[in-house]
Parts: sequence; C-alpha cells; structure tokens
Amino acid sequence: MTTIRDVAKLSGVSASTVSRVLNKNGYVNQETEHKVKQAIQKLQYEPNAVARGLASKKTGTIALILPNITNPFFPELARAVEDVARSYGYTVLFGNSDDQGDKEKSYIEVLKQRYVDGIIFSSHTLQRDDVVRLRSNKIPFVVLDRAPVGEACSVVRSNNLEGARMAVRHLLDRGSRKIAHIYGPQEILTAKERLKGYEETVKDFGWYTPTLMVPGNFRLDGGMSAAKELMQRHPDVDGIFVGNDLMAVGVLKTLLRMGIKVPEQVAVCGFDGIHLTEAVEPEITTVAQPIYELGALATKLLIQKVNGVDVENKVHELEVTLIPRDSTRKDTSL
Amino acid sequence: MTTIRDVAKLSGVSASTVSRVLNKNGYVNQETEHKVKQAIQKLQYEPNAVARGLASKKTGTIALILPNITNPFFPELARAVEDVARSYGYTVLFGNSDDQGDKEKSYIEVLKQRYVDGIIFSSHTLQRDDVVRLRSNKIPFVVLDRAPVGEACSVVRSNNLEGARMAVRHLLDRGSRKIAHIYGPQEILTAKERLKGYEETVKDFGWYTPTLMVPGNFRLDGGMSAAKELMQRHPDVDGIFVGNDLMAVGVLKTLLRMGIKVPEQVAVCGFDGIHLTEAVEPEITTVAQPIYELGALATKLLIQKVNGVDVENKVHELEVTLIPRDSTRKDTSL
DNA sequence: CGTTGATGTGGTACCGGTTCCCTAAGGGAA
DNA sequence: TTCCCTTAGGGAACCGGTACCACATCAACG
Repeated sequence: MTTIRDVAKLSGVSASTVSRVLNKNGYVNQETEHKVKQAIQKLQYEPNAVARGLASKKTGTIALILPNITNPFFPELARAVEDVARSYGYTVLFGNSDDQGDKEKSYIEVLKQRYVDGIIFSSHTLQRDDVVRLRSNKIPFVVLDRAPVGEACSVVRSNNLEGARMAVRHLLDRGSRKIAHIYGPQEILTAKERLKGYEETVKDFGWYTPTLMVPGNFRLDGGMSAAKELMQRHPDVDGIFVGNDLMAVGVLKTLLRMGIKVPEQVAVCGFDGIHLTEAVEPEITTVAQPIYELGALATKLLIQKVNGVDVENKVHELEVTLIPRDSTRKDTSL
Repeated sequence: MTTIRDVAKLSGVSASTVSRVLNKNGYVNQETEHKVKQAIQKLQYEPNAVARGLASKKTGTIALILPNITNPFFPELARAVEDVARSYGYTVLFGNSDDQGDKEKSYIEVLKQRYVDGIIFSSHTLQRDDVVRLRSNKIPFVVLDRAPVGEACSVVRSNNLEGARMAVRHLLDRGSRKIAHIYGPQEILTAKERLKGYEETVKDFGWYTPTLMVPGNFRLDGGMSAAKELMQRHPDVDGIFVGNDLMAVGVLKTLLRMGIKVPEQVAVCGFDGIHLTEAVEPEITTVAQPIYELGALATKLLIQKVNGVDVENKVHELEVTLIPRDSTRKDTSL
C-alpha cells in the first residue's frame, strides 16, 4: 500500500505538501502541485480513509437507522439517502432498529465509536436522552417524521394532516357517502395526524360515527382484519381511507375475498405512495409522500450540518400528492 | 473523549495492558484485569474504532453491494446480512450498483480506502478483473448467485434449475396442459437456468413449441407486456411459469385486466418467494428461494473469511421450496 | 543451582494521514 | 531601509489504538 510519504518522496516534497494538494488547502505552487499529482498518478496512490478519519475526525460516513428495511416504505428512502450521500462522497451505513429503543441506543454507541459523521433516524423510537447524548457528542443528525417531544431537531416529514383531508375529500368527490378510516398505531405521530385529518373532515356529516374508525397495525394483516371487522360493523360503508398503503393492500384483499367490488361498492384510498399500490389490481389510489425527496432532503440537511453549516432546527414539511387510481374511479362504465 | 491512556493512568498500568484486557489476548493478571475494568467503567471508556482500524487494519465493517435496494428481492437479503453481521459485531455499509460495472468498481475503490473487512456482491456485474483486484488487495468477498467466469469464488445461490422443474411439474400436476414461460434477461445466470429448467421439462410434450417462451425484463411492467403478447400469441395457454415474482405479479395484473380468470383459466407460478406474491389477490404460487438464509449464509461465510478461516471457494447451493397458493389452486369449487 | 518456560507488564515504534508552527523569500507600504 | 504580509513548503507532534520486544518474576526440572 502506497502512503502519502511515498508520494512525497517521489515528488521531492514533504508529506505536508502532498496533504495540501490532496485537500486543496494552504498554499501550494502550481508546479509543485503538478509534480505531486504526477506522482500520485504514477503510484496509483489513494489516501487511506481510516487514517484520515483518525486524524481529522471525519470519516465521510453517515448512518441511516430505520425500523426495518423489509417494510416497503423504506427501500426507496434508503435509495435516496444512498444516492445523495454518494454524490457528496459519503458512504452509508445502515441499521434496522425494529422500533426498539435499546437497539437504537446500541447503534448510537457503535456509530459514535466509529466516528460516523452524522445519522438519519427514521424510526420513531428516538428518545429525548438519545438526542441529548448525540448533542453532547456533537454528532449531527436529522429525524424523519418526528422529533422527540421537547427537543428542537431538524425534522423532515410530509404533510399528513392535509394529506388525510385530501384523501377524504377525494372519496367524497368520487361519490362515497359513508367513509371509514383504518388507522395506524397511535404512538406513531403520522398515524395520529392522519386520523385527525379524517376526523376533522367527516365529523360534521350526519353519517359520521366514531365506530367508523378502526385500529390497524400498519401492516398487511392488520389491514385485512380491520377491513373484515369494519365491513361486519358497517356493511354500508362505501369508502375507506386507510392509514397506510400496506394496510390498504390488505383491505383490498379482504374486500375482494368478501366479494365486495372495488371501487364499485367500496372505494379505497391509501397513504404513502409505495409501489405496492400499483402492483395490485385494481391499482390503489393513494396519497403519495415524496419518499425519495424526503430521503434526499434529509441527507442534504445532514451533510450541511456535518460540514458545519448552521442549519436551523426546524421542521421541513413536504407536500403530498393524491394519485387517483382505479380503486376510487368514479364511473366504471366509462 | 477518554482514551486508552486515560484508562491506563487511572488504573495504574500501561496502555498495553489495557489493550490486552480489551482484546483478551496476552497475559493479564486477574486483579489487574479487574482494576482496568473498573477504570473503564468509571471513565465510561469506549475504544475508538477508527484508531483501532488504523492500527489493526480491521474495521469491523462489511459492505453489501446490490443492484437496487428498491427491488423487492433485496430488502430481505439486506435484512439478513445486517442481522447476522450485527450479531458478530460488524457494521454494514450498503451501495446500489444499478448493475453497472463502473459503479461497482468505484465502490470497490472506496471500500478499499476504508479498510472494509469484506464485501458481499449481489449484483451480477462483477467482472473478472474486479475479482483479481480484490484478491490482490486481500479483501475477502462472497458472491450471490454467480461467480465471474473462470474465477473460483465463494458463491451462495439457490437451486434454480430444480426450482424451475418443480414449478413446471406443479403446473402439470394441477392440470395445466399448455404451459408457457416468461423468462428474464439471459445475461443473468438465474434467468438462464430457470429457462433451462422449463425447457427441459416441457420439451417432450406434444404441445410444446418455442414460441411459448417469451422474454421479460424481471420487472413488473415486463411481466405485464410479456403476458399480453403471450396471450395473443397463444390464447389457449392454461399455465404460466414466470421467471420471477415481480413479473408474475405483472402477469397476474394483465390476465385479470383481460378478464382471464386465475387460476381457473390460467394458472400462474412465480419464482423468488418475495412477499409481494402474498399481497395480491389471488395470492401467487411461487418457488421460494430461502432469501434470508442466502443472505445469512453469505454473511457467515464472509465473516469466516475475514477471520482468516480458510473457506473453500465453492458454490453453496440452497434448496428452494414450492409454495402452492391460490394462483394454481386445482379445484376452485372445493 | 542454573536453566527453562510460563506469566505479567511496560516501552515504544508504528498505522497513515492532518495540522500547527516555523523558516524563508519576495514585494509593497511606510 | 525596515517592516509586514503573502506565498511556499518542511518538520514534527498528534489522532488513539495495536503489537512486538524487552525485562522481571517465579516455579519446575534436570
């Protein structure tokens, strides 16, 4: 392995000068720079990132902690993070927290030991003391969806409240007259807000009753069982706003199995914008989060922080888009 | 930040001794060890992984290069890799190659600079010269699915040939009498073998004709268009073995849209065992690869190599399992 | 009783960069 | 002419570990 001193020797300068050339800082004569670059070429020299990390305390690595890469929402996010990170010369470490606080904590430990430059948290278990610890270790981080209560952080999220309203209004527009909602775990802020958006929009209708709101677990099976329960409870429901796409797919399955026609008898609208909604038949209308943009923005913010830019600790709320598809088509005869 | 020398000072020994305690190598008196551990406790000392990496050339990091994390096959693989790596104290870097050889090469460069302990390649673009380079840099690696021609590597894969046979036999069993195949890109070995397994099994049937084999791109849309073409070409096909699950889902969509009943008119069998096949209605029969096991085994092999165990460069072929589901149900009236 | 080997510990030279400090020359301002 | 600033570049400490080597005991063995 060739080192910076080999390059220095070959080009007849000191290691300091080579370092200056490499990092483009300090004064270096044009000719000297040229000589050094020649030597680097000839020796096929590549700086050792570990040594650099030790000396400069910057490793060019960021970490992405997510609940479970297996959940179809996250791969696209991960892809965005990796793309952007890579374009800035960073490498991405990833970890699954399974939404367990202690796993997350142990990641933080490991990442600290490894001089990771910054962390993106996308699970919703980040605790206040974690934030304090990160701060005291001066590890920059960005949170997706939600900051721990009482802590100002850089947060990237999408407008769930308005998204939920859009979903319900869309169902109303296309003719639904009794709309139910299947919501996700209420300890997840996103789920809470979507529920709120639903409630707000429908509470003044005559048909509204609280039993139209059915709990689900944000997973496929949760959508399936919630739909079953809902249709038994309210056989006359003709529109369902489902808290996330995964459950929406489950809902669709159950409805199809029960012989209920979608969208003719019941219209279904999901939330998230994952590709799974396009894989099923009929394709499911969804309120799409700009998943890639969320990841990209989070990464850009993080890299700014890493570079010492004083990024304001605010919530960046991105807009969502309703994507009308067959599961809420108005007139199927056309 | 507390260093090993701080610990040494507090416990009244030298840094060497602390290092020995930390790494459990060399001779250390019980009492001394105890003192050192006390000091570590008191100072909340955690060894700096970067410094350790520089000194020992082992960073406790492995990398996973895959084509695209967004492709539903890979998250589960990634999950397995991360789980196993973590259980051995390793951290996982990940990168998307988009199946582009140059991207892959540039990852190798970066990973080399970072003293990554080993790499798992799961894209099929790894070239022979890459392998040579890795070898000369003594970077252990494991390949999924396929080794570059002419290079003995540790390969982990599943038995695609037998899987394809199983799929076709299953379709025959359940009553299909004219079975087509939609195959994937032939530069991918997996796709090639599945095609071979199909051809082998059906070539002696009277109904067999080469136009029953239709090319696809291993993506959803490819499955959709291939199915359309196929059904126009051979309206009497009553069973389709699709080269991967993603395309199978596309096939199902097209069939449903064309008003063709699955499985009553046409039975569909996919390959891979991704969860997507359970999300659609009817659920799709598939030849499931043990995806998690593939990832787990690859990681274990890699870690053995990293630890200097002389792992034989052989192909580890795991068995696949046919999972019968509604898309090939025999008698729908029961 | 001298030798040998196991046990225990410290000293120090790395690993391969970065960075601060120092020297030095040249040119413009006072 | 003197002083100072800019440009240029070398030397060496340092980042925080690891690992080799030297040295010191002490018990066992021939």
